[in-house]
Amino acid sequence: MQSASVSEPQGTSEFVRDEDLTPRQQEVLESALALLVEGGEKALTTAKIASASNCSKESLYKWFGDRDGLISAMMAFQGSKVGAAVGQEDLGSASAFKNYLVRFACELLSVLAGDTSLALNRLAIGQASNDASPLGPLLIENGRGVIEAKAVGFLRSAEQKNYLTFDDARQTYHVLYGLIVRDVHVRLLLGERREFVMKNFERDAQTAIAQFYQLYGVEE
Amino acid sequence: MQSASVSEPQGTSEFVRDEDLTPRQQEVLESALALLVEGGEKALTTAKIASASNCSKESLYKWFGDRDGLISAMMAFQGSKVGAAVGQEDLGSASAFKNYLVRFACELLSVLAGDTSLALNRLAIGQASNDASPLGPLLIENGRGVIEAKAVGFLRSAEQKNYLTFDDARQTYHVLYGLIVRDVHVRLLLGERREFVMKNFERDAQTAIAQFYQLYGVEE
DNA sequence: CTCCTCAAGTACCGTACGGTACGGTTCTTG
DNA sequence: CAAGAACCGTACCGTACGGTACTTGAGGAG
Repeated sequence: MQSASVSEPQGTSEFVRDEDLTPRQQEVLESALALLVEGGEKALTTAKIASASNCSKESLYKWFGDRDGLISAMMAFQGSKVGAAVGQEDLGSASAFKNYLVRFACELLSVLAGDTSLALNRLAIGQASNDASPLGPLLIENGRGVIEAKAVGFLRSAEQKNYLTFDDARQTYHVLYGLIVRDVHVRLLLGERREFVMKNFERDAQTAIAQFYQLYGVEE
Repeated sequence: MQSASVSEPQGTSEFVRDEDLTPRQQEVLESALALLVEGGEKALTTAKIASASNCSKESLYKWFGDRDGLISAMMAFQGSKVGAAVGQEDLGSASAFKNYLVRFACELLSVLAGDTSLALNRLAIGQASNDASPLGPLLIENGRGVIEAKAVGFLRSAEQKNYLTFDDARQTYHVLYGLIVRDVHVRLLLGERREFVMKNFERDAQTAIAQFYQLYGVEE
C-alpha cells in the first residue's frame, strides 16, 4: 500500500505519492486512459472507469480521493512515461547533430500527435477555464517541461561545440518548436484528421531543421 | 423571424441561417459568450444562458434547436466578427510591407490571446474527441480559415512584387505562423497567465518577422 | 477454523442538467 | 379595440453523474 492512507491527510491532502502506485492502481489508470482516448472526457465517468477496470467505485475514491484526483493521477502517470520517449542526443559531429535534430523533430511530432497526448491535452484545456484546475500546469510540467529541459540542454551543448550560435537557449528552443510544430498541434486538438494535417512527417521535419539552421547554424 | 422556422425542417435541419439573426438573438449569443468566457463550458448551461439574457429556455430551443445548435451559432456569430479585425495590407513599398507584417503578427497574437477566442477554442477542443462534433471544423473555418486566406493572399502579392521569394504560399504561411505563434497558443489554452507567456508582444513580433525575412526575404 | 482486511459489485442518494409544458404579459396587426 | 403571435418566467420531468454505504467473497495471520 502507499504511504498516504486514510490515516494521514498530509499537508496537501494528496492521495497517491508521486509514483508508488500499486500494480492494480496502474491497471486502473491504464484503462482510464484508454477510456479517455476512446470517448473523451464525457466517457470518463467514475462508473465506467470502475467497470472497465473491474474495480469498485469505492476503491477509486479510496485511492484517488475524488474524480479530479484520479485525473491528476492519470496525468502524472502518463507523464512518467514521456521522459524516456525522446532518445539520447548525438553531438559526435556537426552532421550527426543535425541528423539528431531531425529525429528529435519527428519524435516531438509523434508525441504531440499521439492519441493519449491529444486526449490528455484536450482534457486539461477543457478544464483550463476553471482557475482552480491544476491540470494545465501539471501537463505543462510533465510533458512540455521535460522535453524543453532536454532540448535546451542539447542546444547549449551544440552551441558550445560551435554547431549553432545564439544568445538565449530558451528562446531558440521556442523558435525551433515553432518551426517544427507550427499550427499542427492545435489543428489536431481541434479534431482534424491526422493524415490530413501531417502528410509526410519526415519531409516536414527536415525542412524545419533546415530552416532552423538558416537562422542559427554557423557558417563554414 | 428567420426563414427556417418550425414549418420547414430543411435538408440539414439548420435553425439559424448564416447571419440573419434577430437583434434579440444576437443579444442572447452575446451574453452566452460572456458566460462562456467567465466560467468555461461548465457555466454554459441553458438555464444560465436564459437567465443571463433574460430570455426563456423555450425561446432558446425554438431559435437554436438544442444546446449544440446554440453553441454552433455562438461560433458562427463570433466568427463573423473576426474577418474585419485584421487590417488592410500595405504593399506600397518593401519596408511598408515589412511593417505591415509586424502589425499582422501583433494582430494575430492579439486575436489568439483574446478571451473569447480562448474560450471558444477551449470549448471546441473539449468536444473534439466526439467525432460527430462539428465545432472543431467550424472554428477552423471561421477563425483560422479567414486569416489564412487573407495571409496567403498578401504573401502571393508580396512575392509578385518581389519582396519575398518562395514556392508554396500556404506552406510559407504556416512557417510564418509557427515563427509568430510558437507554443504560445497552446500554453494560453492550457491556462497559463497571459502576462507570463506573452511579455513583450511587439518585440517578439519583430523578431519573428525578422526571422521570416531571413528565410524568405529577397537579398538586395 | 476463525477472525480480519481488502476490495468487487450493487444499490442508493442528492444534485444538476437538457429539454418540455404552461400561464401570464407584451407587442403587433387588422 | 380585439385577436393572435411571440416570448418571458417558472415549474416540471427524466436522466446521468459524483459520491457513499452495504453486502459478499477471497485471501492472510494467528
